[in-house]
Amino acid sequence: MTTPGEQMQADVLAILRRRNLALSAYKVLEELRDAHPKIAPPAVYRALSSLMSKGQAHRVETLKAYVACQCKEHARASILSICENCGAIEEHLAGEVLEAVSHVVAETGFSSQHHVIEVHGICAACNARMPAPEGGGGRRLSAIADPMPPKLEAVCCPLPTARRAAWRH
Amino acid sequence: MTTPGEQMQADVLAILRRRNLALSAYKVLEELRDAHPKIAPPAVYRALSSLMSKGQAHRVETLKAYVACQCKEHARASILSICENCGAIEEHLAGEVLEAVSHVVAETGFSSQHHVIEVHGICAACNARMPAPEGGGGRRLSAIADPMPPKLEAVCCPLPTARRAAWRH
DNA sequence: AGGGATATGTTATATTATAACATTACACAA
DNA sequence: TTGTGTAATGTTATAATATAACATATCCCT
Ligand SMILES: [Zn+2]
Ligand SMILES: [Zn+2]
Ligand SMILES: [Zn+2]
Ligand SMILES: [Zn+2]
Repeated sequence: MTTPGEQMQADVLAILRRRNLALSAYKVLEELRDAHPKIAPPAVYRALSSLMSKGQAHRVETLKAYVACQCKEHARASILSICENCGAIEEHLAGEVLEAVSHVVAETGFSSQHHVIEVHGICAACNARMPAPEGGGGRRLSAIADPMPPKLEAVCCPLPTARRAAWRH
Repeated sequence: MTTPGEQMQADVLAILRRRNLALSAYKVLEELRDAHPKIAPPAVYRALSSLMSKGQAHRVETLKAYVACQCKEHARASILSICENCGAIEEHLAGEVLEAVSHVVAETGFSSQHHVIEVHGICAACNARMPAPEGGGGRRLSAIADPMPPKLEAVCCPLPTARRAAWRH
């Protein structure tokens, strides 16, 4: 027997698993309308929350979006890589990196409970599809002209709409 | 001579620097009303955006909030530690951790551009103030009874209001 | 001064998330 | 079986976060 809530979680998880992209809660909600015509935001957030507490889904903090867990069994925290070009998300075992991070913050007496590690860049498929322009570190967002090229970290998240890759809603 | 925009950025930075907490954009906006009575959200977000692109402020992704940079000179990415008890933020040089993370994701051909590393836990001051109950890894949120104790990662961010520390708005 | 680019101001709205309360389902005792 | 308390789910409304779109001002260069 499955409670309605379990059904909802299963449906949400199925939707997340159909892609390796992260979906916003409201995108999930849209897709849920097929199976649950009268669904409202709290139901989605509750399902996501349950899935996350079971380690079956993760929130991608830098995208305000959610993704299915890709690990066989999600033991502790993992590293999420986010392709700036196609939006693909990959989950990597954090392993020793976790200890390294904890060690750094422990130098000021901080005790770690929960790690969030996300990396933006270019995925293997996109790297293969179009060669890096030069300089080696992966390519820029696209062929869009760059009148005043972004510097440092500004490359990433708060990117003006016009030069934002299409997969960002 | 300072343009109005530069003044705004300076004011925002001053506000962020008054605390070692992260402030939401709208909290910043409130405090800006003293100096800029007619300010609107876009001005705040523009100022924050400029500050961030110069590395003088950072967004704390897991808190949807902003904090002044604490580094002498913010070279690349850093590790932010967030105290679950008092909300204090500390910035740590990522150093070799950055390479470690890049190395992990590089195993699938991913090339890194921008790292986000945040750690939730308990800061030195809070650890000192009240002894860990047992188990060693830093203490729980407070003396609130725990009818069905949270497990795994669920300890952190999506914490129900009632048992959320006061510094979370 | 004119004209184009950039920065700033203003209004409105989009997007994300949760509070608050109503209702239902279920366990267990009376 | 019928009440009674508890937890899960549904529903409504609203809070909190962020950006679009366009108007106006400022600056730089000729
Ligand atoms: Zn996982
Ligand atoms: Zn890609
Ligand atoms: Zn910094
Ligand atoms: Zn603390």
